[in-house]
Amino acid sequence: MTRLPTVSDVATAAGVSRQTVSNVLNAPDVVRPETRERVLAAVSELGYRPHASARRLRTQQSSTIGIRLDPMTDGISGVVLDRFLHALTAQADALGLRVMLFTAAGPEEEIAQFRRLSDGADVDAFVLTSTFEGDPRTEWLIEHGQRFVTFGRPWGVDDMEDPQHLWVDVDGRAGLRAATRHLLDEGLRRIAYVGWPSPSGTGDDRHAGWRETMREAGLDDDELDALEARTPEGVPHGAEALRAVEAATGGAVEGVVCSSDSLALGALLAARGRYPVIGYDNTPVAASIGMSSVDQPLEQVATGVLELLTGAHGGRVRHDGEPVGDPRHRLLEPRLVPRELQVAPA
Amino acid sequence: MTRLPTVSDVATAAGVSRQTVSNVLNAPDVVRPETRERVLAAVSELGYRPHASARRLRTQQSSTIGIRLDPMTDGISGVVLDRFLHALTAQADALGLRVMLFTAAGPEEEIAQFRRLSDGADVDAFVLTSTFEGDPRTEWLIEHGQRFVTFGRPWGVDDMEDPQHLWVDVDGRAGLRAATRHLLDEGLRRIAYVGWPSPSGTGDDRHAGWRETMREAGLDDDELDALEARTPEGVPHGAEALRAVEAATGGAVEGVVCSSDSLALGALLAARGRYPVIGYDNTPVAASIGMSSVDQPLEQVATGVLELLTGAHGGRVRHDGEPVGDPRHRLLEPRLVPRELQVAPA
DNA sequence: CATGGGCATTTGATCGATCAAACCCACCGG
DNA sequence: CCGGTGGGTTTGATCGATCAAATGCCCATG
Repeated sequence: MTRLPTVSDVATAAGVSRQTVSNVLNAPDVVRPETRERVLAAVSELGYRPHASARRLRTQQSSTIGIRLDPMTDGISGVVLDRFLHALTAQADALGLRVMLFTAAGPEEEIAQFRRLSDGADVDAFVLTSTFEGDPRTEWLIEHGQRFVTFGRPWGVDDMEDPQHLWVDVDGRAGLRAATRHLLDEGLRRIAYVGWPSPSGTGDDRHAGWRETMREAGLDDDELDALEARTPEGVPHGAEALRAVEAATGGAVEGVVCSSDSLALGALLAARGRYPVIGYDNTPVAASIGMSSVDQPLEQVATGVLELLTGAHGGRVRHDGEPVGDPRHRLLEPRLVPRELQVAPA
Repeated sequence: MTRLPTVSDVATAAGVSRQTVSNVLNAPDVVRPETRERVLAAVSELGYRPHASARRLRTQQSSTIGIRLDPMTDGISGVVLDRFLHALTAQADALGLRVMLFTAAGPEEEIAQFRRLSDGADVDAFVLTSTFEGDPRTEWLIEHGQRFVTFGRPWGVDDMEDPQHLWVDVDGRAGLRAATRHLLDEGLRRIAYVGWPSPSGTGDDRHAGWRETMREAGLDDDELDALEARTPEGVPHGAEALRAVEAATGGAVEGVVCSSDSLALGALLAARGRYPVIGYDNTPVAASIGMSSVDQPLEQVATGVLELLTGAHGGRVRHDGEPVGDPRHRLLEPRLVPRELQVAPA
């Protein structure tokens, strides 16, 4: 394993100076085309690759994004983070950015990690997931002038428009509207909702999507109250909740939409094929048993996150004070993936 | 955001030289305790944090591990990587190592990434997952003197003992032995196996665990042939395979063990509660519906990977030529997690 | 009393790149 | 003929840390 070539090596090989080589790589337009060719030839001949740490030291930019790997939220839906992470990593790579992981047991610890990683210049931007109302993390990041984007809206009313807070999110309400409408269009009418208890930013948003669509379809509030059940995440809870709705409505349920695939799987098992169930997140489980589900456009979320992070400058992370290029947030439309049940549960 | 303190700042604050500060941090024992105290006081007063890139540039060690984020293998079992990643990140952190992600569409591309990351000194060790027979990646890594550990045995016969190849794996055969024995101990006898087609390193290994346990229990080869089904990954395949076994055996099945939770979920649905089904990987789905499953000790896998990577030297990645500290591999025992079905599928 | 060994600490060089300013040279206008 | 202009290129300094060698100091030893 001989020593790797450096800018100087390339420079001598091409008969120019270090700086010219550097220019060819970072500001090709200031170099005469003729020279540029010669340098590029030397670069590829020697197989030169810039030394990331050296560049980072000099430029004070790590071109690395830090993201916390959640402590595996119980449910099936953990995969969402996984898919997002994959999209983010792939797209970041194309922009010359790297993705570094860290873990933390709680918000406090996560903030400690922010400090470590940013002080050590390991990372110069963060991506946060699973934001919640009054999240101390965003507060800290803003206060300390750190660059970040959240996947998920800041659910506090005031926070939502905070110009310092860039976010990308998926319109869960629209997702549930689509799911509900899909069932209505099939001629079904008494569509139940199984979702998380209030208050929950995401949960309430999705719930609203179902509720307003149903009201538009002419159901009154009493009917809707009977058709909905709010329950914590988890397959058994989903099954139980649906049974409760059936009991409350005298078994008149004709379809179900849920706020997660976990709940939906439970509901599906309880429904035993008597009527359709639609989940949320389009997890592999949904895909493999043939359950319809609302798919979050995670590729686009990743794109949005990176756009907001890098601003106009592809590749480099945005400098302090640079304009962000409105809008400062993106709200993306999810998409319903309709499926035919592949596995008869009965 | 004022400039961050450097070693020199700490040095002047403590009335010593740069190097002494550096020594306090990297080789505390060569500094007189008295001086050390003074320096440490200055460090914490100024809130000094070493600049990672600067250190990396000088030491030529990035203290960063690269790992590929798989392109989301269809199945439910993708979560295994997720849990492993979490364990790895958390433990690496404790050793002062960072985990950096990358993606790649295939082995070729992955090798290109190896080159980029190692040449750029972004990463100085790799962790590979999902190894397969004749894997070109390990070959490349060995040839180019890169440090790496695989999670998964090299399944080629010769490779298995290659001293250059460090690996950690979970004994799938033992896992299926445990699962099978568990059902036998409950007085069940005709236990079916639903697993992946041969050849497949992991698949055949797990299959062997079931088969040998069953033979020990007195079943003959004809009976066993009828009780097993090999099918690709996926919930519907699992259901179908189990129905095939039922047909072949005249419905005499009394229990099922599977090579994955995806297959097991399919089998479970097909079994409709008539007899127990045991999966493999202990994914959240299994946990939430109350399906027994074989749990891989991913925490221990992570520990093993890091031990092999860092050798005796906690924190620093092992130098070339340093002894590895036999054994050069770890084969860990999985553990059966027995459960009671929470959700009656019928 | 000089020599030398061991310990704690300091000094100068270095890792590989980029920044800022200097430099060179051809060309133009007065 | 000289000063000015500007594109293209080079030079020296720098980022923040660690390495290697030098320094100073004290004490034991011949």
